[in-house]
Amino acid sequence: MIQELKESYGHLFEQALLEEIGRVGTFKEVSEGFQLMDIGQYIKSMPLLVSGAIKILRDDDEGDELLLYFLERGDTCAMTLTCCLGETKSEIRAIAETDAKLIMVPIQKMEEWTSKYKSWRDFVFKSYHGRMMEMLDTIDSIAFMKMDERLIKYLRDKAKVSGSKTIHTTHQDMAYDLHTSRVVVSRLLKTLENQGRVKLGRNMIEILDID
Amino acid sequence: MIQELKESYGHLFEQALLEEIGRVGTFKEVSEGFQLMDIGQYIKSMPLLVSGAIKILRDDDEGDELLLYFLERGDTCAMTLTCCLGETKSEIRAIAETDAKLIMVPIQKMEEWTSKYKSWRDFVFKSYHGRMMEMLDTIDSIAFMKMDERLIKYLRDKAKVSGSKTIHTTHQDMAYDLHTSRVVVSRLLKTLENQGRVKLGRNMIEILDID
DNA sequence: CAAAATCCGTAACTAAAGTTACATAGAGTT
DNA sequence: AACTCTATGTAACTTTAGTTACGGATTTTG
Repeated sequence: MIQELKESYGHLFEQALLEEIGRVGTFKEVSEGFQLMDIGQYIKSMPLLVSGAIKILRDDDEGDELLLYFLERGDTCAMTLTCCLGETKSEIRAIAETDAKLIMVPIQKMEEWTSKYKSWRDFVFKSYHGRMMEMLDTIDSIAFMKMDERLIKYLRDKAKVSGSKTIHTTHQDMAYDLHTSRVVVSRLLKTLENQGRVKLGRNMIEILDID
Repeated sequence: MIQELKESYGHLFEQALLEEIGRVGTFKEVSEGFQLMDIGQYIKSMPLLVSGAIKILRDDDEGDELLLYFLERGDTCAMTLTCCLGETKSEIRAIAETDAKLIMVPIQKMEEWTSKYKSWRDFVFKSYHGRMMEMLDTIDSIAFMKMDERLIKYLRDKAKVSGSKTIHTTHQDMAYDLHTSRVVVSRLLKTLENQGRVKLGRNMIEILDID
């Protein structure tokens, strides 16, 4: 764990903090599709993402869902951060987008480290800021962009976090993330294929040119 | 200023911090419609809202805009908070929704107070959390609700921050906030009027029953 | 292998929202 | 009053997206 910790967070945290994290943190390895957090669930520890990607979803009461953003190496879940103030329930759902490695830190340490380590404070603020920016980006997408553009952005993001031009997923799952219907996704993808911008297969989309 | 400060923030901040704010803060009074912040502008001070309401808007490059949320007494602008880490430009626009009173605190103090006062840290975290929740709420609205419901929510929010059941504005301005067209707003408002839920007049909407 | 399940393609239709166009109504000005 | 703004009402039309329905292809399972 110390090894992974240093690789992803060595440049961010001071030595003493790294050692503390090493002492109180627990290492966690999850496979693609694993649900790390559900809406309404209480948060007891804070995840520091070491490798892989996590997708953060918003659900409403009627089973509708929407992808908010992806977390990558060096990121943490901003929702968790607010738990040091009162016991708050999660407002989001988190699913491993790829196989992922995390270090889980008990939230009791949050308050302590915030006053003790400047690097921790900076990290927390930077995380908040980062997540705010991603939320704004999400708002831009759903407010200002049409579904075809949103789909392209989604493909780009997904390719980025997986580190591959070939995406393995179904049209239905993409429809869930984009909060639209499977038929609409198929329709738009087919248009992209006809334009020579993607190549479609079963459970597979190969990105050719979507810039 | 000390008076207003104590009324709005007395229960939040410890005495020493209140005194510091009193020393370095400047009092600012703005009228309805005043633009406090524009996109791309650098942020030099952090506003603590004492009275009135501020509306926070997101704009895209093509002149489209969207209301994100309102700030009320005791709130601060979360975007400003991130300025202590690197000189970041504003991502949002802020307009006084009503006449408002604010205390402006130079951002240099941010870092200092964050390590010095626990109450300040808590306030900052709570602000971030609050704004995150409002962003989620905004996302819920635009992703999951139809325009008629969004309009009703908008009327409710607007009535709440102004403290009046009668809203003074034009259909066009509402259309800007909701990122739709004037015609659509007029159409939906007329439907609400026919249902006896609002009463319409020139530059005026009286809320009768929108729960 | 046969059956069942999953995934994708596509047409036809519906619903919601955006657009264009024009009429009318009130408020303020000269 | 005549004129000019600005705000609103409404019809007609277009676009985008959501829905229903069904057929065919591929994979999985018994």
